[in-house]
Amino acid sequence: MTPPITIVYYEDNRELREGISFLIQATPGLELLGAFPNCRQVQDDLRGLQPDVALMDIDLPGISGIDAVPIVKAASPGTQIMMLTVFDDEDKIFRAIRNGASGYLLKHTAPADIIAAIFDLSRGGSPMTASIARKVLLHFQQPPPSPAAQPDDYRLSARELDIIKGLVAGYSYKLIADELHISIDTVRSHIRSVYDKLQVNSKTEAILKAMREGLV
Amino acid sequence: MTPPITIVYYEDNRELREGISFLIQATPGLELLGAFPNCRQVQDDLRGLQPDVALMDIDLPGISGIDAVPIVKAASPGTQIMMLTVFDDEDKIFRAIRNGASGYLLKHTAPADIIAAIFDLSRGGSPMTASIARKVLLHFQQPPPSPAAQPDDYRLSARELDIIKGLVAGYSYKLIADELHISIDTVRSHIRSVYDKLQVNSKTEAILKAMREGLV
DNA sequence: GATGGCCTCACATAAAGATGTGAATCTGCT
DNA sequence: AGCAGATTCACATCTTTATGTGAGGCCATC
Repeated sequence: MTPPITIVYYEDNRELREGISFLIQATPGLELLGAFPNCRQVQDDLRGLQPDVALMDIDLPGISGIDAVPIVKAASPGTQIMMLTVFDDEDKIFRAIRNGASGYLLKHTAPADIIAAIFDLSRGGSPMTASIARKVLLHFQQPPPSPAAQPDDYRLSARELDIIKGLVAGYSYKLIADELHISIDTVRSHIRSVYDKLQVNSKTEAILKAMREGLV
Repeated sequence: MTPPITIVYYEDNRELREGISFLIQATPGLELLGAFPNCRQVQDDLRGLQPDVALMDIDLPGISGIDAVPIVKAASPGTQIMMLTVFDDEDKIFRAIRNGASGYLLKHTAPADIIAAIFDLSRGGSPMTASIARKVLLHFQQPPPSPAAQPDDYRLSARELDIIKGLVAGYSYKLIADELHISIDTVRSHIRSVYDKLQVNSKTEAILKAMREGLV
């Protein structure tokens, strides 16, 4: 017999709270340790109960569910947190995630799926409603769009890339020359070409440009 | 009547391919335009078919599903891509996401959930298996831990910060002096202090360190 | 009221970088 | 064969940085 997954639940809407509570209690393998309408006692609750899972509504009166997340994590580090919300507000999602929430469901999720999500969560997964997952993924695709829409190709040669890498690494001309087994005058010469191509005229500008444009 | 969601499917395992294909064809509202065992023709396929959804196995012979993602996106920008895989290999997941995949399911997902995921996907969601979503979330939680564990406080004074900002902006000593209405010797003096505190001994190192440590 | 950090400035020298000019070798492409 | 670009090197000159040394005024803490 595996021990049941212990749960605490924060939700201000009484109807919803009682509905989900009943659902949890009716599910074998889940054990509801407490269901609360607000987060006023959240620190004490968690410290005492040490549940496996905390279900948190986002928009709670007083301390919001988001602000409660770090408190929960501090009071009971082993607890996995799942946020429940009606709105898929981007800002709130990311604040909750950064604070340490692991799951994220919209409240319109079917009861059976909520239960499945609780099991997923305690198994180390991060159940997410698809629309929320999309927002998360978009933030990953944001950095790389640069290669997609890359207007700037400075057509640096292989050797010129070696040199700019050296600069970005913080090396002096002399060090770069040693590293590449060429003379310092050759390094100068390449650097001249790099400056031409990057349209800059100092080491600093070249380094900054190379870093910002991801040339290295 | 809404038009059906059109689908192409790449999967080298014949049994699985035929199973899922049958499932899709049996589902009202879904239309399978093609199921292929490899990506050899992916560009032509997509250009011609312009499906709403592409299901891609990750480990395909020849061109991998990951490498196919950008090709799909280029040939048919409107197509939403869902990756299917047996392994939740972190590296592959992120490569696929960065390439532009929108959904990510493990193959052990129940058939009914795969179908549901296709609908989610075409509605603009990003269905993800919970274990994969967790890996994605962890990457979001990674950045913030740094401010928590911030061992380095270089205790730069206000003026020293002005100077390092100038350096990071790419200014020469002279420009910084003009900007701050102080003499170039004063700038030198401050820079000396900055170098001491940052434990560096060149403008380049100082700039790199300041950028990497987020001092600016 | 003394000590220490911060901000300011000056003068001096040595090292590093920027720029001009010129040139030889090698490669790939026309 | 010839041209373009990449790579290599040299010499010269000027500017920018790095570093040493010293110093006066301000402000806060002890």
